[in-house]
Amino acid sequence: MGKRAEALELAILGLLHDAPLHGYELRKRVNSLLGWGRAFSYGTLYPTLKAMVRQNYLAEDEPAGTLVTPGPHRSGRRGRIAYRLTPEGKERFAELLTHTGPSAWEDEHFGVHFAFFGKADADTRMRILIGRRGRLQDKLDQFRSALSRTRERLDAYTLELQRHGLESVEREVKWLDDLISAERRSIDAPPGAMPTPGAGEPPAPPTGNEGEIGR
Amino acid sequence: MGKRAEALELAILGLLHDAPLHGYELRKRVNSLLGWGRAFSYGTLYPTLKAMVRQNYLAEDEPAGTLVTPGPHRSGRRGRIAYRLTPEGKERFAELLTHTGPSAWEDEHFGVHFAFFGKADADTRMRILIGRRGRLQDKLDQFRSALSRTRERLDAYTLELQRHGLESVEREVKWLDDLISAERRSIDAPPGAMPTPGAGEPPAPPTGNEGEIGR
DNA sequence: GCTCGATGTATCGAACCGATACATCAGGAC
DNA sequence: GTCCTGATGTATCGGTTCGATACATCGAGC
Repeated sequence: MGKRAEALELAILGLLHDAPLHGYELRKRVNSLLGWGRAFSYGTLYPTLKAMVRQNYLAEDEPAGTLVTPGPHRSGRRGRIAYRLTPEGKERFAELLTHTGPSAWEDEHFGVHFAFFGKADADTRMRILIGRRGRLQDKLDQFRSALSRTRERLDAYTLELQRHGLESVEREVKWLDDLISAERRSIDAPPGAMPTPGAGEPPAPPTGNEGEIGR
Repeated sequence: MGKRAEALELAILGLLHDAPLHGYELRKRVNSLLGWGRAFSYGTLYPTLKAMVRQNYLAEDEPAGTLVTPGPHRSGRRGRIAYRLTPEGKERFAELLTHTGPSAWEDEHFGVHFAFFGKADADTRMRILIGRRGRLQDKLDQFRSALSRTRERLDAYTLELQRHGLESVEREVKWLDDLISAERRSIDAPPGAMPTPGAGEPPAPPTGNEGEIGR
């Protein structure tokens, strides 16, 4: 099925979990849900949607509400199609959500899984966070050994690029560590309490625009 | 030609600029040169190399030094092929290096351009850095408006993901700002001085190979 | 009532990836 | 010695994914 499409499938199921959406809106949300570097194109989205309908995970609703008028048009407008999760789709979502394994913490997949952590159980969350941390640690080791092997042969700009890349991964690890501690804390704490993933900061005071940027 | 292949072409030309390499080594260097998320596969590298040979940017050397023995093997081992830049290749490299424009500061391209800044002139460097900064600023605005539009509808994890993504881009912008100031300083300073891209750190102590490319 | 940009579904050729095949060679195990 | 394994090395193929485009409606503004 392709690794990327797998991530897309989870994203679609998750986004349709609470309310039906049509393709255009779905794409916007999938691509903005996470600051994803790579955006999915329609050429990927629509075939995937069709495949999921075929597998009975989704159903199509064509709301005649907005003046369908299937007139003598050659093609084009077919009326917006709202996709809705079937019971099988919900099962599939739960399955993908809970399924941990290398695929869950690869670069392409981790973001989607994390976005739907709210619907996963604490155990799954922890396994994926730990797995992701290990993955980043590998990357870090790789980076460092490459740096120490070739440090003398690099010019200032290449070196700076390496340094910056390494720093980014290090920050990512730190972020994960904070998330993991927060999860652990919430396990000890009374159940139902939010884990306050706020990266180790004090429980977010309601400033009204947490993390907002003053433009 | 495809956007990704364009970045690969520049990377190949840059890496072969100082010394010939064979495919396997080339791939390793391209993929580690920058902590690139996405690695190029052989399925991309070899066809690209062949195309570049066809365009006369590269020439193949099959060093008989390592026991070629073109015996009755059906296929497989053909002896390692070292690729070397032709004069046209060097021209092409200079052309791609100097060419500024949207393509130079997209996510996929910026890293490669930056890695070879040491071989570009100060003017080109500055244009690309500024262009990249604008690109990131767009991303930032997009991020922020998405956040403010949907803040109330997001659960804690999705929100945290957004916050973290935003923060990463902000740090990227800060990095660029530091690089840009360093460039400006080096323009005012005596020519030939290195711009010390060390992100605001004290001027890099002379490592003995200032601006030189190893090897 | 006109254009223009956003919304919307859909497809196609080209680009690209991932896995694999095939082959040599160094090193250690035995 | 020789067998095995993992690193080095070139190359291709099937299938996935992208980027561009076609086509169509609708609201806003002039």
